Amino acid sequence: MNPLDTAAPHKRERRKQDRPGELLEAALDLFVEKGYAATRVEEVALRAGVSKGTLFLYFPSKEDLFKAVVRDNIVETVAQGAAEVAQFQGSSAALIEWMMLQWWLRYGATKASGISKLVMSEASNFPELAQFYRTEVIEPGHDLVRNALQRGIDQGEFRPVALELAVHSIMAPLLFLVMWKHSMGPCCPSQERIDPEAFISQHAQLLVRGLSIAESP
Amino acid sequence: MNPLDTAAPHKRERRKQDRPGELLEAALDLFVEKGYAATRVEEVALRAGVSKGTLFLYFPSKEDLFKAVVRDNIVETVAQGAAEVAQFQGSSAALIEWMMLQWWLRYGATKASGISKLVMSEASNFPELAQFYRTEVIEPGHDLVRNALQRGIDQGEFRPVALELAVHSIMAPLLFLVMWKHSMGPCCPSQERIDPEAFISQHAQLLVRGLSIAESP
Amino acid sequence: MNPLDTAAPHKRERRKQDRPGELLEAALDLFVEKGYAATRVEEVALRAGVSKGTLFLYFPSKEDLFKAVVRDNIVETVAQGAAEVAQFQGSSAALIEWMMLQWWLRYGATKASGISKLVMSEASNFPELAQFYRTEVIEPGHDLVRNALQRGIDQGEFRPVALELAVHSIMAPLLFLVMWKHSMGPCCPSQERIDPEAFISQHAQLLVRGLSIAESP
Amino acid sequence: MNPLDTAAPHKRERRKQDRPGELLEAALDLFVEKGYAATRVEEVALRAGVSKGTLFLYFPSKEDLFKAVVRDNIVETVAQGAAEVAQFQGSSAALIEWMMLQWWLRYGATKASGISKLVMSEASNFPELAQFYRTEVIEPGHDLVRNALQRGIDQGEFRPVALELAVHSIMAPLLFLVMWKHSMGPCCPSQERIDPEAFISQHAQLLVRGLSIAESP
DNA sequence: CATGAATGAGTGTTCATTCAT
DNA sequence: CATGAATGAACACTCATTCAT
Repeated sequence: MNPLDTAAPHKRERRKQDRPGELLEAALDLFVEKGYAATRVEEVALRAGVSKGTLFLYFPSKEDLFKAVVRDNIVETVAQGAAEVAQFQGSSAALIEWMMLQWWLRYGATKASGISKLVMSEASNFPELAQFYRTEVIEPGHDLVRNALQRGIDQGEFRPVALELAVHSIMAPLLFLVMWKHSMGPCCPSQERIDPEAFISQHAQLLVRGLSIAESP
Repeated sequence: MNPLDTAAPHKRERRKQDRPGELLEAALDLFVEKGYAATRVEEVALRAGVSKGTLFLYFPSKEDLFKAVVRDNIVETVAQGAAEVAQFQGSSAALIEWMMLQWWLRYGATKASGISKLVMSEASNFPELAQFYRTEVIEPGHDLVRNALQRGIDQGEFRPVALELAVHSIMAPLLFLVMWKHSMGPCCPSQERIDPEAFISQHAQLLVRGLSIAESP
Repeated sequence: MNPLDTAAPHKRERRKQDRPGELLEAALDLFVEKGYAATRVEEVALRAGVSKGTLFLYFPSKEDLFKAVVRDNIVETVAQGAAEVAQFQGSSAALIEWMMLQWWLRYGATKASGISKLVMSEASNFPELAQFYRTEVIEPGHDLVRNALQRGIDQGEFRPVALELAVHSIMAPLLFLVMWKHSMGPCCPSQERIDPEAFISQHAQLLVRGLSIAESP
Repeated sequence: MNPLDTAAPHKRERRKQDRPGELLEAALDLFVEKGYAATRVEEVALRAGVSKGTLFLYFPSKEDLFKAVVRDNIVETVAQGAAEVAQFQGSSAALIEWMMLQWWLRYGATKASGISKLVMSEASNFPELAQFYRTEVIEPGHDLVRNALQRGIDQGEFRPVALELAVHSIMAPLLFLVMWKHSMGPCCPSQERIDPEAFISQHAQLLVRGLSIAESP
């Protein structure tokens, strides 16, 4: 009946332990691609190579699946990032640019970034989730950025700007990129597509220049 | 039967002719707040003070209603903006800041900006609409910004940066603000809310400083 | 598309006001016949001559439909009965027999008595309903019977037996008849069927004789 | 089969042979409490301490389990009862009261009486079972009672009433008690609970008095 | 034109049943 | 034999859409 799978070894080889992961991956893809409501649970199950009923063995409801997708992709990248930032040796200007690029490479460019689009799109339908996302993802990220800016100011590298706003000057383009990538991006003629790394690089340089005390190009 | 709304001034004023407009307005609110799928047409009709059946008299389907909402709110602010920009007298730095602020005040801060959130959220389910939105809204807006930047370069005010990327440095924070306002914003504790105008102002100054050839504030 | 109805006059003739009643009647039949779980809402709707969706226009859920069926059939027969009992002129012995027979004729023999079977069968799945049934149906009924017995005792007709238990001696056979009618009854070969009225009559006479002070056959 | 119920001392004792019995016992409890449909086979298995799959090793389907539960609990108490009745020495009046009380103590008060509730509740969904129950349980029981009544008539103790109806006057309260115990009983405030033995005793005395030829207690 | 009762295709969820291990 | 992961048919419920009035 079912084994039209392309490359399934033995069907029981892939064990219970793998199922949640496979389902979460399939769900992430579909939720990001089509939105929460337009994604049917059966589709998710089928893409994960199981039947509809099996999905409910692992996630008690569609909503729980959704929440799990979000939670699952809230990698501790942030925590890891904090450690690396602490060890960073170069100038604060370089740190800012490095952080932005790393954020993009490690999160923005990955499938997981679809989560951000998803959460922003569905925030009002899942307020708890939005809250969770803010405290678990956004706040820690902001802390990292704020510290980097503070470092620059403390070291006499940056002017004492309004810190909280400057944080947004750094994060906004990144989140915008993610939104764009998962929404308008695919509709864009290839020549008009934004080159994320180039954009981040130039944006970082503009900001850093704008933040810097003295001129030295 | 005939809408005895809470605070409608002139009953007879609100009549047939306005129906589509009232429906579109109600639909905009709800689509923006809850997304396309989570919005029920009956809710839209009720908020517009008509019955469900009446809605289908003006819009043959929910999808058509959605498209009409988007098309209807694509104001020609851009066209008007172009004229004003052409007449702008001050420095290009001032122009950039002025443009960003105006964009926010005239669009970002209004309900119409919900369209941007809507289109980004639902782009993958309505690719044609996304396309339409890009050519009708985004491109013209980008043109305006690009011209302003070009003006600054031509006048020796700005360094010759990658123009297309710089456009995004200007637009990204604005679009981010709009997304934020319509998604995470309402979930945010009031003290952590972003002050849009302050943010735009500082961001514009940082960018302009970053773009400028020499230092002389 | 649908009008394969056998004898529907004009389809809109049967108006909204009739729907709840028709649905409740259909639901009573099916719930009694097959039990709560085995009854599909679509079946109920179809038997009432409407579509599945229509049912949910009037009852928000299957459970609510069930509760409505029970409540709807809790006729105020009891209240009415109380009045008639108060006016009863004959002996208490005659009153007891008359009450039992009336209970049967007005309730036990009607379709509504299926409710009793239903409630007893599903009591543990719908505790609130069981409670409701006890206070609204059983208790008032018991009060009536208790009063009749007390009257007999007060008037020197009956011996002073344990009142509460005697009430059950009167009610138990009635409720048993109802249960039987809606469960084993239909499976019974016709010759073995219980004749309710004859049974009630003889049972009442036996009880009354048993209750009476003196002998007078 | 051998009852190592609730607090099984020797683990190894509880083994293969007992499986069906434990399953039947668990199933009886649950079927009686929640009805056939509302009982999940997994629950039954869990309560019996085995896995869902194991249940199907012993009973090919839920329906078969149900039938087995009913058949299994059709104890031959009746056969045994018949013997005791035959040896009964006292008056027929005493015999009637004794039989009712014994029926209650040996069957009505035990878990097995749940079967009666079950069969009555589900009779219309399992007509064959209802039939089976009638011929195997009800008829023999009725025979016993009928014989006792006939004995009383033959011995000049009772008046020649309609025998078949009198049988129901005796059985109805017993079956009612059983239904009540398994349905409304648990919902009843404790003070309103029926005391079965007191009720049976008084009911038997009322009936016997009603049946008796002369008065002389 | 406007209504709102009616529809029915579509979706989330449950649960008896199977079967590879 | 026992397990429990997997299945899929079945059902409650929703909601865009229609249409008689």
